[in-house]
This record gives sequence, C-alpha cells and structure tokens, in this order.
Amino acid sequence: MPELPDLTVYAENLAKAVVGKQADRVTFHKSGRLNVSEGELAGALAGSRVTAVERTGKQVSFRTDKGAELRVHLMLTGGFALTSAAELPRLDAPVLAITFTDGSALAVTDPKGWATVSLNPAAEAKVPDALQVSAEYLQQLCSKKPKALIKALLIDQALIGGIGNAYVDEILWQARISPKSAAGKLPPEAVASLAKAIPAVLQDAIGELRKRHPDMVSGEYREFLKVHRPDLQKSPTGAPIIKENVSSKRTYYTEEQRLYR
Amino acid sequence: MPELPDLTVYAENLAKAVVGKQADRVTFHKSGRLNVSEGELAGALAGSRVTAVERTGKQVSFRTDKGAELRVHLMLTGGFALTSAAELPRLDAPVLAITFTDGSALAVTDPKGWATVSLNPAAEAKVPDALQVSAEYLQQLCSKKPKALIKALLIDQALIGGIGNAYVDEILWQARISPKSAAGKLPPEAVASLAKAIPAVLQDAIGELRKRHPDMVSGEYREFLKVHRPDLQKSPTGAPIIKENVSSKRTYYTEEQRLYR
DNA sequence: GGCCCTAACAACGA
DNA sequence: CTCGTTGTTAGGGC
Repeated sequence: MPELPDLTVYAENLAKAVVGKQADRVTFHKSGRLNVSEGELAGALAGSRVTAVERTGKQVSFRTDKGAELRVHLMLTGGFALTSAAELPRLDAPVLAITFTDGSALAVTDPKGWATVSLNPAAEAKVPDALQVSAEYLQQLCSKKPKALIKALLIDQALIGGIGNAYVDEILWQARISPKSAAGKLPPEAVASLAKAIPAVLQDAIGELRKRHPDMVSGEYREFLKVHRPDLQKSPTGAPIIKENVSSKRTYYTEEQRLYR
Repeated sequence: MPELPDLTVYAENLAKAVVGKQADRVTFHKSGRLNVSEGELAGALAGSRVTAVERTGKQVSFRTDKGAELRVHLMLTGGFALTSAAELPRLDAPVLAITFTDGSALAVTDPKGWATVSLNPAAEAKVPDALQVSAEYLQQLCSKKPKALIKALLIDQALIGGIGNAYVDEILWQARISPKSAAGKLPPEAVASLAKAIPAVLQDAIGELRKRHPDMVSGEYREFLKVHRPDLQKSPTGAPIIKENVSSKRTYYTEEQRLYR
C-alpha cells in the first residue's frame, strides 16, 4: 500500500529510531524473499551500526558503517515495526528482525510474505524519483510512449520512481487530466501542469502525514486524499467521482479532468 | 488472397503444366524476397526437370530431379502465370520466371512484391495440414490456448496449415460456432463439429473451384462462399450477416453461430 | 495496493 | 487477403 509520501515519512522516522544503533542479531523468516542466504545477511549486518535510512522510489534502504546496504520493498501488505527484542516474538507475520545492542528492535512484517529484502543489490539503471521529475523529462516520456495511457505511464516504476495507484489519481485530478488520456496527446501545457502537480501533491501529502501521524513506520493513511477514496462521492469542487478500472487498476476520477486522445 | 482450396487447385494445374519439363533460364526480380542469391537459385534449377508440384499449408513447392525444392508463398497479392518465354517480358509485376526447354514458361507475379521464394528451405516443425486435423488435435489446441478466440486459433499457421481469413468464417458458420468464442470454452461436441466442418468446407470449395475454374493458377474465386462475402446480406438459412472486426480481421458471421465464453 | 511473467491483442511495415 | 516484429494490455501467481 505505501507509496512515496508514506515511505518518505517511514524513512524519516526509522532514521530517528535506529541511526547510530549497533545491530546484534538478524533473523529472516522464510516466508519472505531474500536475495542472499540468511547466514550471509546476518554476517553482513551483525555488529555494524546503522548510518542512514533513505527512501529510493518505493524502497527503503538502510546503510551501515561497514558499507552494507539493506533494501526493503514492502509490496502490497508489508510494514515496519519498531519494538524491543523482548516483544519480537509477539509480532505478527515477521519477515525480517534486527535486534540492537540497546535492546530495541526493528522488524519488517508482511502477512502475504511478498515483501522483498535485498543485501547490496546490484546497481540498477537509475530512475528519476517522482520528486525530481522535470517537465522536460515528462515530455520525453510522453513522446516516447505516445499510446500509453497517462495513468499507466506515471505509475511505471521503470520510468518514474515512487508513484503508485492511489497518488497517481490525486496527481491527475490536481492537473485536471483524465487518467485515460493518451500520453502522446497531452499538449505542452498539460505536461507542464502535470510536472507541477506531481511534487505538489506528494509534498503536500508528506506534510499531512508528518503532522497527522508523526511516528508512522507502517500502515496507510489516506483520509486527506481528494478523489482516490472509496467513501467519497464528490471531488472538493463538487464533481461526482467516477470509479472505474483503467489499465486493470481501480481508478477514481471526475469529469473535471480533460481527456486528451 | 489464396487459401488452401485455391492453392490446392493451383498446384494441381501447375503440376499438369510443368511436371516433366526441363528448366532453361531462371530469373528473379529484386522486387521479391528470396532466401538465397539469384545465382544460387539459377544454378540449382537450370537444366533440371520438375518432378512434382505440391501444396504445403499456404505454400506451393516445386521439386526437381536433382533434389531441389523451390517453395513459394504468394502472400496477399501474388499469383502464378503459365505463359511462354516470348511472352514473359509482357508480364506485369514479375518476381520469378522460369523458362523451359520447350519454350513454355512459369512465373510468379506480385504487385506488392511480398511473395517469398525459398530454395531448399530448412525443415520446419511440421504443422498439421487443415485437411488432416483430427478432433483430438483440435481439442488439444483448444485446451492449450483456452483464452484465444477460436477464429484466431484456426488461422494461426503455426498450429494448423492452410486456413485463412475467408475460409475460417465459412468453417465457423458451417459449425455454427461464433468466431468470438474462447477456444477453451468449446464443449467436446462443438470441437467435434468444428473438426468435421474444416475438411468438409475446404473439400467442397476445392470441388467448386475444379468445376468452375478448371485451369486456375492465380486469382481468387469466392462467388460460392456462404457468409464471407461483401455482397451478401443473409446466410443461406436467412440470418443477417454481421460484418465486424475480430482479432483485427474483417469477419462475417451470423447470430446462428453460438458464442461460447 | 505491487511487481513479474506470460499470453493475447493491436499497429505498422514489407 | 499474409506474415513478421514490436509495443501495449490483461490475467494469475507470489
């Protein structure tokens, strides 16, 4: 569930909680997915100190003073948990658990077990983060995939990092562009308003989350979204919200959003 | 345009005309597509006698007493021509021309130049010919590609050889099965009636062509088709003919044909 | 709500 | 009316 704003706040809060701490024991539960053996993972982390926690696209990375990087993708149902070594056994659906020498603990949980954990992942082609995309880059993407629906293009993690199915609807509503528009048909003005809406919507959400849920490291909070919400009937400007599948994804939008095609 | 029935009669008539003759000069016009050099082609054929002409799927093969095989695919607009060496220069859109020692000549023509000519083509995975498909084989195909539309499955040359866009509509009407049925949803009875309709429709067409156009080696004759015809309004049993694209192909069918899905 | 793999489908060119 | 190749989409599994 979590998208860029949630993950950004998770990373901030995780950093406050664990940077500087020294890892003690590392355990991985076979329910999850790991790119190395459990022994290799424990060997690379045990005894080292966390130096940073950062978000990259939809993943959260932990770095250590021994140069290791641990990357976590929560997928649909994963979450973090800050607890103590003593309480770890009570945790539901644990995937990864790290205890620190001060007795505190960090865990990744996931009822579905789809979360992925990677130790020192191979460097990938760097995809621009959603908070960094320029109008020029967006224009390039639209020209390169002219027939793709704009919604499908924006949530493609190979093109832009961090936008998921919920916030893309917010962004498109903010820019007043229909999710079913063909990317290649967007005029420059529409691309420009989209380029503006992306960071605006995401930064606003980050602000809301920091204020409303200052300690969050898991879960979704969407009560301030403007259109992507099952309980809403109308957009803030009074237009009825249409609920429909677009590119096989549940989509909320209104007739206020212009369809280019 | 030609499909299995046309090509079958072409091959019969070509066999009557050229088997036993000795090739003299072989010329290939660069407009067409050839799997070897023109010199290689001429070298392999000149001086040898034609021993057989056969249809394989939608292709026509010529065999020689020196063990060569020449395979021709006419694509959309190609055709054969039986003429004389003297008349060859008057031929429109020639692709391949072979003169024989008795002064007669055989040519492949194609205004679009898409026809393909292959000398000793690499042996391919043998695909069952449409005249040979059993109900069991058809059932296997339907089970293996359950989501494919039945029309798309039947004209896939990698699965069954010889059925094209015109005769598939005739076959499906004969079997009273909608072209938009999902292959995997056909009950055994429908598969059985389809297995019966395929050779029935094709053999009937071969008979019609032999009778109506006893010397044909090119062109299309479709005046006896029952549904795949732009000029028809109703099927033989009086149902209005629906004209619609199915899997991006022009399709003629009626409500008499049951939709399984 | 996420991502990957595969199959089916549409568009274009030869 | 043909057959490729390519890009986009839809579905199921993890």
